[in-house]
Amino acid sequence: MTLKQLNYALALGRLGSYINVAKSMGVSQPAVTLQIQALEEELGIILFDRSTKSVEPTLNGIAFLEKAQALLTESKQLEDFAIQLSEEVRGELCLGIIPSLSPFLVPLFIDELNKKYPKMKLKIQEAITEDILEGIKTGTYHGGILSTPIISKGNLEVKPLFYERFYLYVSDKHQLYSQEEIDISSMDYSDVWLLKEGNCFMDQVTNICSIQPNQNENFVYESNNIDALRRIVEYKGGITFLPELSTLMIPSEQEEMIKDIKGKKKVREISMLSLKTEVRRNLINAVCEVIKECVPSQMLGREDKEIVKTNFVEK
Amino acid sequence: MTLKQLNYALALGRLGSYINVAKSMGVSQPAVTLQIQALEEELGIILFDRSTKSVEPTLNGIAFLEKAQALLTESKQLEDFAIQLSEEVRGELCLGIIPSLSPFLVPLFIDELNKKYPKMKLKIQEAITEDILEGIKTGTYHGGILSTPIISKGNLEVKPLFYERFYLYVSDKHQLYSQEEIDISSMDYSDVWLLKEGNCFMDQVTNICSIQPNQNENFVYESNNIDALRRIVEYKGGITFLPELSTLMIPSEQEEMIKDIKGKKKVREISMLSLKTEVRRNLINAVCEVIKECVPSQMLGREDKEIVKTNFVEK
DNA sequence: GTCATTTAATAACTTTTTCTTATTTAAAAC
DNA sequence: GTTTTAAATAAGAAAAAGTTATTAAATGAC
Repeated sequence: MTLKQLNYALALGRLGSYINVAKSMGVSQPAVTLQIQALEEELGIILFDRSTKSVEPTLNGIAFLEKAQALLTESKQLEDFAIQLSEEVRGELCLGIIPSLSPFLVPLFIDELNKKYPKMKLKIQEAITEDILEGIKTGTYHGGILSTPIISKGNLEVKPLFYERFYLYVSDKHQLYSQEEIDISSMDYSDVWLLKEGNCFMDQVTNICSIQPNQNENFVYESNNIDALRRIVEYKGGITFLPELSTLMIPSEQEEMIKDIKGKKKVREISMLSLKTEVRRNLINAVCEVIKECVPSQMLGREDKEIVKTNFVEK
Repeated sequence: MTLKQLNYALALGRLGSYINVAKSMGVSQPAVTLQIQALEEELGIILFDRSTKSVEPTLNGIAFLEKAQALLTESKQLEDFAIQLSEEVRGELCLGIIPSLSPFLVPLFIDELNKKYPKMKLKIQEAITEDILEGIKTGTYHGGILSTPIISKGNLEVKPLFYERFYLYVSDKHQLYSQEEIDISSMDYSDVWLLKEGNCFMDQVTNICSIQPNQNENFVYESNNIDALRRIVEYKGGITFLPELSTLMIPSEQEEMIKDIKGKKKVREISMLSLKTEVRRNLINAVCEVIKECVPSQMLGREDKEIVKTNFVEK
């Protein structure tokens, strides 16, 4: 019995066909067939029923695979543990990042991170706050980058990374375009383009001004993509809210369209979340450190800033 | 990382030298060296310190090996589990048997067992009651064959196998040789050869007659070997107690020396013990069944027999 | 029912891995 | 310093795992 054989058998139980297992493992189909045959031969039990087209685990197979899964999970944990012992910044790290941040933050630090820690394999997935928290708890993600503070029951470690201002992006055809700073209370909300509901950036925007989403517009565009809203403002006119990082990548021709919000600087707090028990602490710390290096330094401090609340409460 | 590598590494941690690991695994010394090198290479940590002659695990090595041991134990349990699922009488079974029984019982059934269940690998170890019970609880033995009833706190399954009479073996030079049945109370205890103290057969003998061991003899021979006592009786004279099974193998020339004890047939109860949770139940049942087949049929019933108590109480 | 399609099993062969023997190196014992 | 013992290394042999090509069997369309 080898770990490789168990791995193939588990995959066959999940995927239900030899050919798919072969594809997912990057080997040929007979390789899988032979290994599973060898395993059944050695164990003396039939794990899979091939009488029909779809390969199904037998009753014995189901019972065996359940325990085999536990063994394989433990073997993965042992490898992780060895990486911890080596005290190197090495191994795989899966992070979830909110969509209003990810397209601007990731390009900013990914190259530097890779240069500094070439042995770290970072997997980034865009997801909304709720799914990130769920993922952290189920082990899908080792950590998440999102807007805080949030109310959560979990045993979570929260590390603030930076504070990101809110800006307005105003069409040059709009009446407010001439002003340097815009008083939100004076705004006509029907001109404002917003992100899809449930997006935390959107939630915070409604906290800044008392907008009712999709109130009385005749054209609704539901998206989590801030760049798309910017293009709509450019081509169709109107106003949208932008997070600070997104403004860094705006070409100088459009720079005039970015407007401050009148009053104390409104910011959202961006933090790294992970389980307190997470063993990949060194990897997470490395990512935090590189992000802080790559983000404009004025975003690091929280002086003269008003942190906008999130509406997030874990169900 | 493979289970084989972990196995080699664990053995190296235990045995402290590559050459001993190689011997115990039945491979050459470079095979072990290469596998351990590959493991360290893959994990990225040094597991063993070779600076000195004796190979010692590093601090990382100790931490890693501890978890690796758990993994390997689980993998063994998974293989056991597969054997259970197969419902075949197959796999390894370790039994402890008391020394007053083992040399007469084992030859009786071992051949039949092997014929009937060729896939069973039986490991038998001679040990005293106390060590057998300890071994069953620590997992060294999957079961034990010993004299019951015993008082034990453990969660033990007790299966009576047969009832074995006590006989006397009397030298032809002894005054009692002429009698067919011997009244124990009339015996001179200074003529009696006994087994080592702590042996359960011996304990039961002292329950039958009120002998005080090593009372006033001028020659003491401490042994757990009943055959040795028999030879002493033959060459030097005197009397010894014999369990029934040992009398089956006595040649006809000495048959006359075997004497019944006067009164109701005194027997010891021989049982198979195992943890109630033991997964190798089918193997244990197979052994019980074969033993019952191989033992003379008159030993199976308990009618007209007086079961002699053991003194055993678990500490 | 026949035929086309899909997938698993088998066969023959290749590559990779693991192990072996022989030898070198290094540490401990004398 | 010499001998002894054990680990590391090198090179080749054996075993294991993988490959392609082909066959067999099952499903679905007609």
